[in-house]
Amino acid sequence: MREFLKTKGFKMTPQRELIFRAFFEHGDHVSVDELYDKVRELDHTIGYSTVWRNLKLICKVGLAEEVNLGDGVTRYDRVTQVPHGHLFCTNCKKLIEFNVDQVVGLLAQVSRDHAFAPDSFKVEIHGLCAECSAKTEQIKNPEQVKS
Amino acid sequence: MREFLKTKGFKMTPQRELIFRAFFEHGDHVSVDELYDKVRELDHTIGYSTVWRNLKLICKVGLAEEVNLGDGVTRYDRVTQVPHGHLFCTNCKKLIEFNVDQVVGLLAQVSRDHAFAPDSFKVEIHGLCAECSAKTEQIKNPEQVKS
DNA sequence: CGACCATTGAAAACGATTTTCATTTTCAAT
DNA sequence: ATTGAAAATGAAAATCGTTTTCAATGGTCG
Repeated sequence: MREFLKTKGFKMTPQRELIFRAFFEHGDHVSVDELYDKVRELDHTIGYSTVWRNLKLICKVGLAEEVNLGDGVTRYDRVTQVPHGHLFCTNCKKLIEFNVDQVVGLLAQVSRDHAFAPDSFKVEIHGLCAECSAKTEQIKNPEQVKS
Repeated sequence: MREFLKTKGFKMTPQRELIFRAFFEHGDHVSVDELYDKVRELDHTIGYSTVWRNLKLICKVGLAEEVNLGDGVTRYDRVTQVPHGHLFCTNCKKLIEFNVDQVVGLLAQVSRDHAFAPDSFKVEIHGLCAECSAKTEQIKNPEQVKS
């Protein structure tokens, strides 16, 4: 990792090491706040902006991607070999990944059709997960509404 | 429209009328700021929050949807009979729509597989449009980099 | 008319993101 | 080892889009 960054003109520091490690171990779909908390447990002197900058750096070197689900917080998603879509529960904010192999084929063709140079595909399904779907039914039931 | 809103418990006002009209005429993919400017040309006394609230209202009654492309501004997209995806140029912010008929079939199945109650599907391709793609090539060319 | 409640506009609050700045640290070349 | 340039850090402040507050206004319905 140290060498990988060096070739791109970045330096390694203890803070960076910690943040990178925390991200890749605990990583998927963390927000800055979440990773900040995680990192703070290991070193309570690390600043928020350092975590933020390093998350951005991880994106810049292509190891993560920002995910924007419309709830006001940016999450950071590891870039893996397997592209995937997200099922996002707008109620409990749960995030479930799903395979998009078939979809990317279609999207690649769309890109070609528009002479568009794609950087990333985003495929999301927003709605209610099984659990929240059940709960919401209850809430809709007049008997359950708090008064 | 007046009646449609009334059935949902909302009132019609001159401001609302103007904002709705502006949105549906000039509507697609506007941000609050853009619609605010547009509306201000017609009535410079309308407040920003009124525009914002009415865009939210249009969403609430199901006539529009928020679109979040990760550049920090929420755009509002008319809900039409034809679902569509977005090609988003991260350089010039241009937005091109494309047909997603084939994709929605796949996503509906994914939802079923996860007992997920989908509210909306988001299909986006981020990258560079044909024009920006060409320009970026020039920038990458050392001859063109400003010094 | 009169009561009620949604709506409005201005301003303030909010909250996540991003920048600033002084200081410290890394790293490559001595 | 030493050093100098460039990068990184932490705290605080700035930014900026979004959202709320509040007093005043205005639409709807009995």
